[in-house]
Amino acid sequence: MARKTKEEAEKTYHDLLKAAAALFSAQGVANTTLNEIAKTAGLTRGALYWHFKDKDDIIRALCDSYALPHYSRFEQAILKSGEDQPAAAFRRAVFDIIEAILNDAQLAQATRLIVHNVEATDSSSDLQVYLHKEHDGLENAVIKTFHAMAEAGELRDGLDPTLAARGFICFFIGMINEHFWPLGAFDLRDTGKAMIDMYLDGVLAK
Amino acid sequence: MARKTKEEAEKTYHDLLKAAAALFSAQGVANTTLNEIAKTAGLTRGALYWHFKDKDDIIRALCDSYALPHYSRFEQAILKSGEDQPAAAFRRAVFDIIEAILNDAQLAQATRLIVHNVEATDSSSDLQVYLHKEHDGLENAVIKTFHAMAEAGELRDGLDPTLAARGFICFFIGMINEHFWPLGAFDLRDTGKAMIDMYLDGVLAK
DNA sequence: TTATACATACATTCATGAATGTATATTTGT
DNA sequence: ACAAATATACATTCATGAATGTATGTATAA
Repeated sequence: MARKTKEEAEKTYHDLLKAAAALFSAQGVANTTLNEIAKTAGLTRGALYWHFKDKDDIIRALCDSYALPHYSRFEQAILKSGEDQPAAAFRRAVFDIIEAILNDAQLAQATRLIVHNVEATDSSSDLQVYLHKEHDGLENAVIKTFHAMAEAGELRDGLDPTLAARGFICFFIGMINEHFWPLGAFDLRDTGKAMIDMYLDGVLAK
Repeated sequence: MARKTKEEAEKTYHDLLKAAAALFSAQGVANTTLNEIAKTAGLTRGALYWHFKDKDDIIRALCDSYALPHYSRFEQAILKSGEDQPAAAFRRAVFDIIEAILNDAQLAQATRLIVHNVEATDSSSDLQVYLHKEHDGLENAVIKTFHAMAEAGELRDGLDPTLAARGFICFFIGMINEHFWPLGAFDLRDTGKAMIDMYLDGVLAK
């Protein structure tokens, strides 16, 4: 087939991503073939191999396009949170990203992929290295924020800010895990936010 | 080949499980073939198809053999925890299962499989139904225990026991998630236990 | 004219599931 | 107690069907 304009090519790129995200989310990565993805997007595998190296590369691109922008915004939000009341800003940022996950289907698909559809193996792949880098960035931002809370006297006395921060991450990842597990009935909007409040109530000073 | 005695057959069954667990854990479920499993166990696919229906059936059997006994023991431990101080008994039981995960390679492999190698899909498989049932059992036991804590006056005032229980589960699942993620350096023994203490300190009465 | 953006065709490599073979453990009848 | 019958525990073979990656074709934008 014929060459397309740059804009058309970018459209096919995003069409492929969209199809891949929907299929991965619905039937899993392992059960989705490249041909299926291409056909769903109204294209052939030729287009896929033009734009992506392989399946893992599609997943990485999906995270880049669908998840990274939101998580970067979250990171910026908590880092630049006013030094006066970092805890309040942090809580708001967390609620915001929860709302984003609930409202943006693409962010939801990418997030679900990361926690439930990327296999953990001993020999780490490029994709795992990529995900690990993003994870580390977020973790460091959260740790910084909790240290800011401690300096503002907002943390409970005697509590290690780093531990509280990493604990929050475990807590949050666990919630996301439960939210996206099929057959599960975890209400991320209400129960999730109540849990966030509970956690922060526990670690914040009275 | 010839027919084996019941004991020999059971040995091959467990040899197959052992090989499968090691391979799944090392290279992921999707990247492991039935032939590989059989060969690693010194057998052929014929043996696999005799003992198991398919790959998912192997995973289910793995959970049955390697994980379920430990989690059932945990469940029993927190349910029969002395009604006087359920919180202390709960903390002990949680530390015990953490130690079990750290010391028993097979429990670790099965647990890692559940959180990191079983794909979540919309159309739920038999395996997912199985896992969901186990999850529910554990969740209910934890909820019961937190209600016992509340009745014993051990929970913070005004805290919903169910919320605290489900929050704990999220927290724990998140920790396990981090622990088994490759490239991650989460110390389940020290950091993990410190986090458990932190969470319980947050939700328990002063 | 050349690089681009795909489609098409092909070669190869498995992976699965089932069918079949077979030797032996177990059970059953006598 | 012993032989026949049968179920068991696999190995082997085969048929089929993908799925992947690559090579090549091709029309068009630049």
